[in-house]
Amino acid sequence: MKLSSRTEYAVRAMAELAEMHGGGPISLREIAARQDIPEKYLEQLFRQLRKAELISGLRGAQGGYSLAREPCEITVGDIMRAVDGPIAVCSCAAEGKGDADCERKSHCAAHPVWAKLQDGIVSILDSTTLYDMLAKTATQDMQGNRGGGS
Amino acid sequence: MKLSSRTEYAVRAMAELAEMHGGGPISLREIAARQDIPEKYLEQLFRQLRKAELISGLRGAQGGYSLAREPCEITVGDIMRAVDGPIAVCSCAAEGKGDADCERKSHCAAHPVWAKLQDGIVSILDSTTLYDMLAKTATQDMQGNRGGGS
DNA sequence: GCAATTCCTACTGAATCAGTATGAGTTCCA
DNA sequence: TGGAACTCATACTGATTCAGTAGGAATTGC
Repeated sequence: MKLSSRTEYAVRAMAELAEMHGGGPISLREIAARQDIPEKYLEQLFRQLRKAELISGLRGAQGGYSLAREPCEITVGDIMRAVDGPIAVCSCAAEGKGDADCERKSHCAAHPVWAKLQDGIVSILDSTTLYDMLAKTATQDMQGNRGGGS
Repeated sequence: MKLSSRTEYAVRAMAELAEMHGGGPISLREIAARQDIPEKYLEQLFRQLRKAELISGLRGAQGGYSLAREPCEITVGDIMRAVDGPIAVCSCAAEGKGDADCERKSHCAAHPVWAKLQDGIVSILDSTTLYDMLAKTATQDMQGNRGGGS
C-alpha cells in the first residue's frame, strides 16, 4: 500500500512543469535540482512520461521538456500509470481486468473489499489534476500554517 | 500501491475464522489447507494477529485459533496494521505522524494529494469489518454468477 | 563544429518479500 | 506417563523488485 519513489518523483516533477507551463521548455537538470531528484533517474521517468504523451521533449541546446496538455487535463492517475504501469491493489482487482487470474474470486470474501479499495484509489487519483494540485498549494500557502497549533 | 501477500493471506484467513466463529478453535493447518496458504507462512502472520489481540491461540491437542472479538468488531484495517505495520502511502502521509520527516511538506504540491489518498484508503479499510465481508459474500453467492459468461 | 540537451540500453547494489527450517513449549488423551 | 497434536519463537534463504548509476548515441541552437 505504498507509493513508489517513481510516482512520488514523477508527480513532483510534473507539478514543477505545470507551474512553469506556458513559458519555454525546461531542462531536466533544472527540474531535478529544484526538486532534489537524481537527474539520471528522473530522465528515465521522463522518457516514460513522454511515451505516455503527457510531456514533450525538445532536443538540443536550449531544449527541455514541457507539458503536452493543459495542467487541468493531466491527472495524478495518468502520471502514475505512465511510470508504474496499471494501478492494481492486487492481481484480482486490477484495471482493465474483467475476469483474470483469480479462480477464487466468485466465492472469495476478500474480493469485494479489494475491488472497493481499488475503486476508491483510482477515483481519487483520476479526479485530481495538476491544476488542482497547484491551486491547493497556493491556498495552503495563503493559509500559512507555520508554527501551527500543537 | 499494492497489497502485500501478508495482508491478502491474513484477511482471507481471518474471514475463514469469522465464518467458523462460535464453534471451537480451528487449527492452523485446516485454515491453511482451505485457503491454500503456506502453513508456516500463515503461522507467522497468526503470531502477529495474536499479538495484536485479534485472535487467540489455544495450545495443545485439539487446540487452534479463534477470533478474540466479534466479527463486527474487527476491521480490515486492523488486520492489515497487525501484519504489515502502520498504513502509509508515503513517508510524509502516514498514520500517527503529525509533523515527521518531510521538510518539504509545507510547500509541496504533492502532499495534499497523498494526504487525501491516505485518508480515503484508511477510511475504506477501517469501515469494513469481517462481518461486512461475510454478508457481502453471501449476497454475491445468492446472485450466483456461476458458469458465467463465455 | 561544439556545447547543451534529449534519448536509449544496460548494469548494479541494496532492500524487501515470500517462504522454509528447526526446534521448544503446551495440552489433551489413551 | 508418554506421545501426538498443536501453538509459539527465531533465524535463515532465495528470488524479485526497486532505486539509482554508467556510458554513449542522436539532435539542435548558436
